[in-house]
Order: sequence, then structure tokens, then C-alpha cells
Amino acid sequence: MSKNKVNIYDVAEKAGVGIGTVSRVLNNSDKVKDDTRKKVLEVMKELNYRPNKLAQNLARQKANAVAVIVPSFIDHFFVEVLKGIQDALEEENIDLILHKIDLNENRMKKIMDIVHSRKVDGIAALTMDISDTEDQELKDSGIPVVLADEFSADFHSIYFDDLKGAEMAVDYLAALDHSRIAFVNGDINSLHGQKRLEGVKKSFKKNNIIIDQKLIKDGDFYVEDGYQSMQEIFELPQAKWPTAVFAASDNQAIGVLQAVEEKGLKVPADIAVIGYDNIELAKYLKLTTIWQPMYQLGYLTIEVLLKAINGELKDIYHKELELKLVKRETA
Amino acid sequence: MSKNKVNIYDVAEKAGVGIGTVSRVLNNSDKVKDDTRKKVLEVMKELNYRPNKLAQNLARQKANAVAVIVPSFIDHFFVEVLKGIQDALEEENIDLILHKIDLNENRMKKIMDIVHSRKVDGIAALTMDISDTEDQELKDSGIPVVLADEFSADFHSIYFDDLKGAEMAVDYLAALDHSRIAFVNGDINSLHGQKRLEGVKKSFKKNNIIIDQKLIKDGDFYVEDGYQSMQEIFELPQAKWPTAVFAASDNQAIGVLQAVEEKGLKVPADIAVIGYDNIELAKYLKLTTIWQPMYQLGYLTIEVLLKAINGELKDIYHKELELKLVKRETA
DNA sequence: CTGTTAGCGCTTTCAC
DNA sequence: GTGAAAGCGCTAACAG
Repeated sequence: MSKNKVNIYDVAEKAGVGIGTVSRVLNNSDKVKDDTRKKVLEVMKELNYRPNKLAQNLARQKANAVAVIVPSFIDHFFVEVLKGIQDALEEENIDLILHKIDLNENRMKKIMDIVHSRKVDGIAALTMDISDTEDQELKDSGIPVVLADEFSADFHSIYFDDLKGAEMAVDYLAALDHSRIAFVNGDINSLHGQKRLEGVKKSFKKNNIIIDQKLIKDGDFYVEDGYQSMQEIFELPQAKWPTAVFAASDNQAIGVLQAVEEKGLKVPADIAVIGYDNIELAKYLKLTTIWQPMYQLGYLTIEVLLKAINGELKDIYHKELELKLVKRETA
Repeated sequence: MSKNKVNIYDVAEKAGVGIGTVSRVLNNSDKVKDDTRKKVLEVMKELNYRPNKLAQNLARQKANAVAVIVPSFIDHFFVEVLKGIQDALEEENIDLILHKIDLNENRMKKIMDIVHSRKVDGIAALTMDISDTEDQELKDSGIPVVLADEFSADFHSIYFDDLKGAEMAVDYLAALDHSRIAFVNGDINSLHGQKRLEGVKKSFKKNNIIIDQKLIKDGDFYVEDGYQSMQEIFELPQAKWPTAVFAASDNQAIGVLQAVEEKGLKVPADIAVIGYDNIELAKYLKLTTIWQPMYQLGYLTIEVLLKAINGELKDIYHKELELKLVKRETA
């Protein structure tokens, strides 16, 4: 029977000290005589004592955990970010409570539930655009929040410049002498989708490319959406087909690649393809893409969140992470 | 200033009742007069009161959370499983605390730390083979544990039959008249690797295929390992090349596909490829593979864990999930 | 340096 | 039905 029911009183009694002293050695207080510390430590080991974190947390009014909120669809993008998050958290020995929030449900209510539960000291939200009307309640709660992959004037945020990224992609295609360029966009209702579209248009204008609305598709950021969009493009008269396509995510680029291949066309000879994200797989697919440093995003998000929790941040922290073009073989 | 500092006493006072009553309505106790309940509920809303879960948990001696332990490498396999886990958990409103554990570190110590922290009511461990010598301590702790994708006589476990799966894959290749078959295995030190190798050998024997050790590779379950293994195979004299390869994971199959393609060879005409897992991507790569129902694995794991936590499980639960061959175009 | 005491915010008997 | 009081296991003053 080693059902660990031993608590601080048991240790104190057996060591012949008060519980205050036990608590002190637990918290590495320097004001404990070496002898007593040693004695207490011994008893702890003997009894196989471990502090009850639930009790510690309640007494300290600190949860020693953060919530990470992800959209319901965990895809490659989030996996990369999560890795960064986990690594950053592990170094600090802080628990990661994973919550997923569907786009269609009452997000702010769920978030506020998390806040009020007191089970976390802070929140990292991935790709959650919080509308201005919603955010007041969250702001008022005073809980540290950092937005990853989303900008907000009201919260710490770490983000990429979607416009710039899209522009970069199309510029590259244009430099390769493509003038019939399709854009397979993701969710046009998201800020990401809108900004990327802006970037595409900006580049088109700059490079004197005439916009063909039939070559601009939107859907979502998944593989099937890319596949679907490309299928639709192939329904156009062949003369209208693009010589290059920019997909708003690597996932979609994979779908595009599939569709192109099924058509018996060659990449990049017949149709060049450039993606967005640089997920791990992109390397193996030899996909040219825009690299969003996702791991770094996750890691930095936590670093900032922990600083916020520790009150080390006076102002709202805003940071744009640099995008990079990764040239491989599809464009 | 809405910094939610309101507690059960505030509510009790304002409602003109004792804290016991407030607690009762909080817990939907039936022995509260409708009038008082209504009154208390009103005050709660008015004060925007939410129970402090930290305190609830301490008083109840229950964390309302489970730990999910994953290996440090979160790949597509785990993402699928995680989805199932999350869905199952969400229905029960239980928190998911994600821990990663590296293979090389002191796993049991980390696990026992989690156990003793009291922050979780149970543990779901993915792909963790717990050695017999280690498991005693965990068993003694009495905390509910369920192993996913790993069998153990001592713990609830939900698993696949690796031997059968590998056999199935090679049988299929043999039925396609392949007799020079390479096996690109994963970690040979893992039970999975060993069992799959057994399955391959069993099928070889059954189908009168002579084992060529040069065509049996091992490494790890990642893309690069598959790529690497295939490269090594291509270093053999061309006459020795296989006409088909079975990869122990879809990740590796992707690597194999790459290597084959770079060689200018056609799949499946020159070399057929079959994978293992059926990750989401497999569909788009048209990869023939052995389907391990990963989502179901995650979902069931949580269902079992919650039952164990609620004391609804008398015996150790063991369940083998069925594998299935998914025929697509690479073999 | 160390013991004692009062919380942390809730649940849960135990009386009335 | 409901209030009062005693924990849950720990931290953090407060004395000495």
C-alpha cells in the first residue's frame, strides 16, 4: 500500500519540525539551516513525499499552466507551432492545457470559461482573430493573452505579414516570366485570406499582370480545397489555363500538385507551383514555398506569454516574424 | 474593475444564504428549494460568479483532467490520435494536459512526477512500451492508466497487431506476383519494429519468398529514414533491386517514393510501394497502405480511461483494433 | 532560522 | 432544506 497519501504534516512530524519548515525546503528558501534541510529532505525521500500541486496552486493563486487554444483542425501548420510551444514550456516546467475551439461555436464564451476556471495563468491562442467587440471582456479579465499568427492592437501578438508573403510568392513567379498566374486562396473570410489576396493583387499590378478572376479561387486551407480549386481551373478552356499557381498553403499546394499530375501535366515545365508555410513535407515534395517560421512562432509565443505572466512586459508586445522564400523544384 | 475576485462567500452574503447552499446549487443538488435556487442563480449571474476550479479540485480531490503523454516527435500518426482524444474529452468537459516524453530520458520518473502532482485523474500514454521492471511503481500508484498503441498485460491497452499488419502488406505484394520485396522497417528496437519484421518473415515463408537481408532495412519511422533506406537499396547492383517495397510507416513510404522518383523509376510499374498507417496525406499521394484506425484509437483510449477513472472497469481492458488494407495506386 | 496561524475557495458532514 | 464548521494540502505572514 503505497497509495501516496502522505502530506506535509506527515513529513513535518516525522522530521520533528513544523510544516512551515517543510514548506520552506520545498520552496528552496535559503533561510533553513543545512542540517534541518537535510533532515527534512531525508524524510521526504523516505516517505516518498511529493507536494500536492492542486494545493500548492490554490495557496499560491497560480496554476502553473497555460492554455493553448487551437482551431479544431490541427494540421501540419499547428503541429509545427505546437512543437515550439512545447519546447518553450518544458524548459519552464509549466503545464500545457490544450483546448480546441471550433470556428462556429461561441468562442469568447469558451475562452472566458477557461479564464475563470483559474486553471491557467495565461492563454496562447493560435490563429484566432478576435473581433473588437468581443475582446473587451477578455481584456478586462486581466489574464495574460498572446495571439500567435494573428495581429491585434489590444493583445500581445506575434504574426507574419500575409500581404508581403503573397507578394513575395507572385513576384517570384513573375520573375520567372509567368504572366498567367492562378491564385488558389484559402478562406476569404479570414484576415489571412484577405491579406494574401491583397498581396497577390499588389504584385500583379506591379508586374503588369492582368487579373483574371477565373484564376482566383478560394476555399479553405486544406489539401482537398487546393485539389478542388485546381479542378475548377482545369474546367476552363485550355487556352485559359495558368502557367503557374500560387497556393495559399502547402496543404493546398499538395492538392494542386495532385490535380496537375492527374491531368498528365509536368511541374514545373507545364505548370509551376508555389506553396505557403513550408511544412515539413514540403521538403520531400520539393515544393517551392514561402516559409513561415512556425516553430519559432510557437516558441516565441510562449516566451512572451511567460514574461507577461511574470509581469515583465510593460507594453503590448508586437512582433512580425520574417518570411522567407524557399526555392525548390516546383517553381 | 471586473477582476473576478468574487467567491462563494460574496454570493452567499448577497443572496442571504449560507455558503453551503450556494455550493449545493453549484453542484445541482436536488435538496434546495426552488425559490432559493433561483435567488442564488440570480445573484451568481449578477456578480458574474464562476467557481474557482482550483479550489473545487482540491476539495473534491479530483483534478478533472487527464494527462496525455506523447513521444517527443509529434507526427501525423499522433495528430490523428490526438484528434480522437480531443473529441472524446470534449464531450466530457475534461481538460487535456499534454506532456511529451523523450525516449532517452528517464521516462518513469517523469510519469511518476505527473502522477504525484495530482493535477490529473488518469493517464493516456501513446506508444510507450513500459518495461516490466518499471511498471510496478506506476501500478502501485493506483492511478488509472491506459496505453494506446501498445500492449501490456498490466495496464488497460488498446493496440494493433503489428505482425498481422505486416503480414497483410507482404501477402498483398506477393499476390501481385512480386518476389523481390524490400522491407523498410522503422526502429528495430521497438516492439512495433520487431513485430512487423516477424510479420514480414512469416509472409515471406508462407509465399516462398527467399529473404534477402540486403533488402531489409531499419531506421526510424520518419520520412528521411525511408528515403535513406531506399537510397541504400539503390546502391546494390541493379539486378538486386526489389520490384516492391513495404515501408513500416507512411512517412517512410513518402521517403521511399521520393527516392524512387529521383531514380527516374515509375511507381508501381517499376517498383510498387505499400505503406503503413494511412495518414491523411496517403490519400493524396495515392498510397496503398495498411490502415490503422488512429482516430478511433484515440477516442477509445479516452473512453476507457474515463471509465477507469470512474471505477467502472473491474478488469484490465484489452482491445485489438482491426487493421485494413487500403488499395490505391502505388501497389 | 523556525513554529504557529490564518488563509486560498470550495465540498461535505452534521445538526437543527 | 439549510447554516455552521471542519477539512482538502499547501503558502505566507507573524512572532519569537
